[in-house]
Amino acid sequence: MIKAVRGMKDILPEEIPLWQKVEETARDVFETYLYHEIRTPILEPTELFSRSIGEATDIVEKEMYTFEDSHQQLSMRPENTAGVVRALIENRLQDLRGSQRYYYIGPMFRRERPQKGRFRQFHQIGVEAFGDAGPYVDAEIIQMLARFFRRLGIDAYEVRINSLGCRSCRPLYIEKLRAAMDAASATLCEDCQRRRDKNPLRVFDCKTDQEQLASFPVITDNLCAACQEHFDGFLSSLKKMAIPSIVYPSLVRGLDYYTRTTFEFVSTSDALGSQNSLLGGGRYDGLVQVLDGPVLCGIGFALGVERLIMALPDVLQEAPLCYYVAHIENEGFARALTLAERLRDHGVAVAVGNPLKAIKAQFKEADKMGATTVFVIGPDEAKQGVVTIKDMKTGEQRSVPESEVMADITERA
RNA sequence: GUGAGCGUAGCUCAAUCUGGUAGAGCACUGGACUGUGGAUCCAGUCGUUGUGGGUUCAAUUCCCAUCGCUCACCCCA
Repeated sequence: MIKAVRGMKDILPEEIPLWQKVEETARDVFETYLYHEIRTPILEPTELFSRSIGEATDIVEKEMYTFEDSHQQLSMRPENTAGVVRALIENRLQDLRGSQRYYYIGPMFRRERPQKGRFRQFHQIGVEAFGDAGPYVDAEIIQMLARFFRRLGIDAYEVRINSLGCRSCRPLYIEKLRAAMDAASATLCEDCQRRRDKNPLRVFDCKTDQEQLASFPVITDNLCAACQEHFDGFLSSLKKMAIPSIVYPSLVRGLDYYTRTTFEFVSTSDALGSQNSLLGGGRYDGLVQVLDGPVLCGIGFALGVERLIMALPDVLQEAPLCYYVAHIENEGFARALTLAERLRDHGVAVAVGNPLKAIKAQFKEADKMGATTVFVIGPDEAKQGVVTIKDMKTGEQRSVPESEVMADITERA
């Protein structure tokens, strides 16, 4: 048997309504903040990702699906900020009037070991806003997300925020942090020894070295004046919007391009496993230039649709109306076909019974597919030009002239 | 990439410890009910026990390998 590849899942019809609800809500909410949809290719030159995300990150180092196509290295996108920035530069979107605000919905690919809430093909809904340098837009994005979550009925989450500084203050801070790590070196775990060189900010995630961490310097105490001002503006905007958030000086993003504001929404529901981060994002003021574009700042986030759906509250989905035409003998079958087509002309979803099945089996089938109403057409009905209509919930039956069936069911719907 | 757990019917699982020709519930199909679903009863279909090898008179059971799934670490949405 040929099976789906590891970490890639079918999304079956029964869960599609949830996906559609999430996507619809996102479009709806984001459009009211003047974001517009953009669709970019899944395949991009590998270099787009290595330059933006960072050569030394796990994503670029070992998680991309990459292959060569006529002497060019191509990769399936592991995220979509780089793709949107590329599209912006290539199409000179920054020269258009108005602000450049985009959202996208689509599959991403990372070759990681699958686990709960983590897949090799997963889906992200993301937003990117370009050209707005002030901290107000940072807060507005959080506000928009809060609205989006409210609309979906998700309230078991917390908002974590931080500032990563900029190209002038972050390197100074990292040196300071490394010095502190070196001083404590002897007592640090293996993982932390490795993090020291590769990604020192990650030490704060360590589960074993908590005691030492408490004395390490934190980034929020080491911001330059401009970054501090930006962060203060961000915090005060959130306050004006009455959005509760928690400052996590240890909050780091895994991609190199982030500067200043970073944030994450973490689910506090136990429906998710240990991968409980619903979305992550932040400001990337240098990224457009890194990709040979103009001087243009940006901020955005990406949220994981699979995780979001796991965090969705259970609500009963009402079954859609569905009709079934059961029939007896050839003449009944012929009339059933005609009736079904007439109903479909009016947009009604209707199935016709299998002519090889006895009336009893047709009813069973109607019940199984969840038909709310069954029409019966047999010799008796044919003779009188009527249709027997049975309500499957109450079991009541009535006889209606063939020409009045549509009027009858719309009246009762 | 590392670690742990698990692979038996379409699904959920038993039998594995203590080796002896694989079983239940659900689902499915048909009948009781010849023009009416859901409830009940009866009958029927369903397996290369993930795969390959080893030990044994005999392996679903013990051993080795391999593949797959799941969860966790790393890291991330």
